[in-house]
Amino acid sequence: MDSAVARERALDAAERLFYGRGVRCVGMDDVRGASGVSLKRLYQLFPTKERLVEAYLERRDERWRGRLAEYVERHGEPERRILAVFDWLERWFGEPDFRGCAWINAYGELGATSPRVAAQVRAHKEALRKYLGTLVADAGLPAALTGRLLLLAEGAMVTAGVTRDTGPARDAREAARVLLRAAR
Amino acid sequence: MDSAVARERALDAAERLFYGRGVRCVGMDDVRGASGVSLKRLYQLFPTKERLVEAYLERRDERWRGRLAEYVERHGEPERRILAVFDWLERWFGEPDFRGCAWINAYGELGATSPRVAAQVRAHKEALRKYLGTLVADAGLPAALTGRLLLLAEGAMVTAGVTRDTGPARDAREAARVLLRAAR
DNA sequence: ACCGTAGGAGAACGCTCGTTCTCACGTCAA
DNA sequence: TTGACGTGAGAACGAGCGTTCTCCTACGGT
Repeated sequence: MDSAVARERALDAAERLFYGRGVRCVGMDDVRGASGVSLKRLYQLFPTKERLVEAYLERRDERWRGRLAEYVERHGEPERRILAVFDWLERWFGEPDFRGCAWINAYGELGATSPRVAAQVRAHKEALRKYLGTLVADAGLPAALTGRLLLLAEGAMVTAGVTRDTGPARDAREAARVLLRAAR
Repeated sequence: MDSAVARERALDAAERLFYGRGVRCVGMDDVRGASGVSLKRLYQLFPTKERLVEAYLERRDERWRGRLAEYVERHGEPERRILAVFDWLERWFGEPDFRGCAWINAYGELGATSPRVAAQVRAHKEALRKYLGTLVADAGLPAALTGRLLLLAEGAMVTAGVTRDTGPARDAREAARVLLRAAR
């Protein structure tokens, strides 16, 4: 098996297991079993479990933000694009394997012990904030709106993750709409 | 040492350690060392570590919501009381040992493996929602506001926890003020 | 055909940690 | 005084798991 293929399969399995069950209760042997990549290969590709976790978060970060941006860019009107963020969240929350925000979960699990994971979480959230900031700026709205929209998105992710309900996304969208109107 | 005293000391140490470092990376022996309560006593009071975790979350829930309500009740005017929730959050975020929301953290760490902890988190969040609901109702505001305010509070807790900054509380307060005004 | 190398399966090692056990000590009732 | 009992200190047990090692097989170059 090609090294690149093995890497992808390992990351696929790691993502499914880490996100679905939590990082600490998934062993390297579970990743091996789910990926079909032998332990020897796994440790060649990722020298420690922590590196595998970092690679999992990094790849998921790229994909997650890529999918969000791709969905948002389908909409032309600037304010509509801001609301599209919450539409996308609602779709995400409705996916059968949705289990909350991977980074918030990872922060709860590893933030206190792994500075690298904590830094990745901060970077991910900062990137999301920056992205929202560009949407707000493109709509000609005051920058102060950015942080408030971020709070709505974070709150929706947490609440949907705990309740397993898509409703928080609609609540957040409505709140965002009010904030947009008031800022206009 | 009295049994009740030992229980309180054990819970004090457990709360400090579990909240500060995470549940899984704190061993029962750490709790023993920090509390001065012997392992034998600990296991008499809490038959398993999971029970200790549950007791920690339960006691913290009572105290947390009690302190919030106590602060809010100092304010007479109904809409002012809603905003006081966010003032209280800001104070909390500024405490030196603040490390995010204990229940969100616990959910990220244990939600996937411990149904009882997951249920406690849901119950805590539901209680917070209910409390906000009473504040909204007392202010004669539409019930739909409740969920949106909850999202702001949750988002503020997550963001403040990750960034270790009190700013999200002010952002949330300002957003809440706009939502209140628009709903009036 | 032969050898060196890579890879897979899975055993093994070492550590952590939840939980229980041992043993010695102090206490209190009879 | 004595013996049953509760308690503390800490060893011990057993499971889980990150990581490494062993051994065997397959294959590619000469």
